[in-house]
Amino acid sequence: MATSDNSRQVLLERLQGSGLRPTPQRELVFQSLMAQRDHPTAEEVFARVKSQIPSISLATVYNCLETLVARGLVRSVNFERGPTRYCPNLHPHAHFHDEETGSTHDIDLPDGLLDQVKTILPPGYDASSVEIIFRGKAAQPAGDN
Amino acid sequence: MATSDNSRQVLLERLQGSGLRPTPQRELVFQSLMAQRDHPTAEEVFARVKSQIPSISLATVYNCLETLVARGLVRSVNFERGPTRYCPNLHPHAHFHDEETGSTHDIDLPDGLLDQVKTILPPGYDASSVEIIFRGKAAQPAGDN
DNA sequence: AGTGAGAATTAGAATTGTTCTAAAGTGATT
DNA sequence: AATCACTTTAGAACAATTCTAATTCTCACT
Ligand SMILES: [Mn+2]
Ligand SMILES: [Mn+2]
Ligand SMILES: [Zn+2]
Ligand SMILES: [Zn+2]
Repeated sequence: MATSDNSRQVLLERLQGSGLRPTPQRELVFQSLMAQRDHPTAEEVFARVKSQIPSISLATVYNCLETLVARGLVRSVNFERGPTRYCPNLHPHAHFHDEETGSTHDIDLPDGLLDQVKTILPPGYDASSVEIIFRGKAAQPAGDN
Repeated sequence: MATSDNSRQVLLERLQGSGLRPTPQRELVFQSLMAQRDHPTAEEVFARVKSQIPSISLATVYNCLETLVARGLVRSVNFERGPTRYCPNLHPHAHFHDEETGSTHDIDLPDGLLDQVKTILPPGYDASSVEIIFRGKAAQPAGDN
């Protein structure tokens, strides 16, 4: 199918373009995130990829995730002091943290909302990023996550 | 002056009202947050209050902060995986994290903005809180923080 | 004022998530 | 084949926070 091949290409290009190697570990970690987009923690990614590469180490998973985030292929999200979660959705979006289930949902942002929100900043404040986090109860799971 | 006496009263009332004791440690931790509203970490609060009560322990500072947050007298804020910071500003506000200085600034929210932002949630999502975090470079320090 | 039960504080151990270190592996380049 | 940079790996180290168990304090009740 197109999606996975396409994103694989993007991955390879981005890594090459930065002088980084497209190792099996990096590819697998990325694939895993793309395949199950439920904002897993590093430990969860580790558990998922072990079946494909049983020798992979947790340190490598952390290394790969860090690389993917640094190359802009993946976003990291934090809720309070919980473990960092990883998200392959590159569209501008907010996060909804369901306090009952612990699950995290992507919320698409209407065009222009981030700019509108930046509007509340007093003069002199230059925001390079805006993050919006909702907490509460989500209704029907309807899909993965 | 009115402010400190007033907030001290609020503190005492809230603690009493929950069957909690207004201990010197709790009062001091709260005072310290009110006096220097720069979003200190627990360690920073610890360092600040030690001069008044040299025997206070870090565990107690954590305990007091947790109590204050639980009673709604103080908010906790997190940036990525950094240490939790504490904020006595109870008005609805966003946070601006200055990436150069590491300082944190409160950004007042225009009335109705949070409700407006909640508007982007699909049906079935019920948000109990919305958090907005800016990251970037702030201009003039102009005051404390 | 004195007592006792529960609440709070304390120091230090334990826990969690993450990063660091040092050694071994990989693969292109000479 | 030797070299070199990059990567992976296991385990140690680390930072922030929470837990534990002992002690101290508070305060309602005598
Ligand atoms: Mn949660
Ligand atoms: Mn920072
Ligand atoms: Zn996401
Ligand atoms: Zn604040």
